[in-house]
Amino acid sequence: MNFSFEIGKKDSATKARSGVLKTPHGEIKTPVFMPVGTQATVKAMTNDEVLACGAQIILGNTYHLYMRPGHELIAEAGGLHSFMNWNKPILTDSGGFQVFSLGDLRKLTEEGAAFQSHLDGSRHMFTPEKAVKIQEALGSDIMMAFDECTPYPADYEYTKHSMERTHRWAQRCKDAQTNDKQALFGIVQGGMYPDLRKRSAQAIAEMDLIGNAIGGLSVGEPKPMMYDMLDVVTDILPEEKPRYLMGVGTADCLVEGVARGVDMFDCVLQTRVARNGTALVRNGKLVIRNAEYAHDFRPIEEDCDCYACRNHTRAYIRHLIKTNEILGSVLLSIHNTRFTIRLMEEMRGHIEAGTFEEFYRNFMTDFRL
RNA sequence: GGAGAGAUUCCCGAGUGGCUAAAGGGAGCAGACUGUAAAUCUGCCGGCGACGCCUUCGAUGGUUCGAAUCCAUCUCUCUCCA
Repeated sequence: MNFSFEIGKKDSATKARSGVLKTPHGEIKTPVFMPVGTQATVKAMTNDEVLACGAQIILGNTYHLYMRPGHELIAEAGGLHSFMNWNKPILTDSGGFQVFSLGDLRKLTEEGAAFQSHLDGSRHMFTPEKAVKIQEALGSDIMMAFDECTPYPADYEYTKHSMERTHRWAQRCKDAQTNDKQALFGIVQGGMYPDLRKRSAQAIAEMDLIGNAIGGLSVGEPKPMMYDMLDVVTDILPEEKPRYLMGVGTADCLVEGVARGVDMFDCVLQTRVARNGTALVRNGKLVIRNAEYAHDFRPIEEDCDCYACRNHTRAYIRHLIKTNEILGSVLLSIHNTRFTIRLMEEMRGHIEAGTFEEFYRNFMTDFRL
């Protein structure tokens, strides 16, 4: 048995739960935040720094690694773990999000998605089978099914057809899989339509995969709408399997997600916003780039245990960002990643201690973004 | 001492009679960012009681209906020759 998921504690007042997901490269305590390392690197951070932030698992991206350096090359290196020297679990996204974000550069058919490379315009075809093949070459612990991330807004008919195709594609991914050393997760779609979300959750659950993901959220819809969709979906997805909310995100969404029974999250926001000069903090964010921090010689957060907060001031980090020094991106990426992981650790602690609901109420009162 | 060239809004730098509060870049200020086409993108950037008015293109004085743009003088910079 290469994979197992054990629920530790369940919160009595919310749907929050703690757990342990076992993978070939180690155990993951949930709820967990997974830093995104699209191109075989969490941007602006060394593996040691990512580990020091408490990361248990990171992401890689099928589309980007297929384009460069190519999955064959990574296979030649002994797989993605070996290539980038990351010895903990890796989850690879399937390229489904690129179907969504590459816009005009792609054309969808039942067969798959025809892409033009964002790099040189060359034409490529992604199918469920190919997405699995590439991910098997990468050797990730968790592979994602190839889906279409339905845009928002989208009308009912489009969303329905898109969702049904995502289900067929998920089955094709399952059929294409050739080993049991990698877990395949299916992805629930269904846009912002509760009945479609419900159908999608049922369809994906029936496939009896190792884990279930929720996609197509945090794509521009109002947060209450996202929470409604989450409620619908987490009521249906099986309790005993890990649930992964893709692409989320902000501290409030993480807390709301955990309260609704989500176990795994990933998001680019932490590192992207860091490179753009913003620090994530308990009650929202600090735009460190702004003039108000020029003479602020306090750490980003007084009680944060990250390298940046233990060693440097807001004024110094602002200076680095303003002068376009790489270290500014590094320090803010470290802080934002550690901040988010620490939040997850804290939530896990409260779930285990039976104090999650109180934490949840207090957190939401303080938070502003 | 002689011969040239030039002084433009915080900086660099276009502009050589009206369409110019003045291109473009930088700096500055602010906003955005949620399975990364992102160390990116967007907005503001002379002043104001702003669909209008006022003050600006080294200084002063002219020419003109109208000048950053033409003329005169002055001040200061730079290059070359002695």
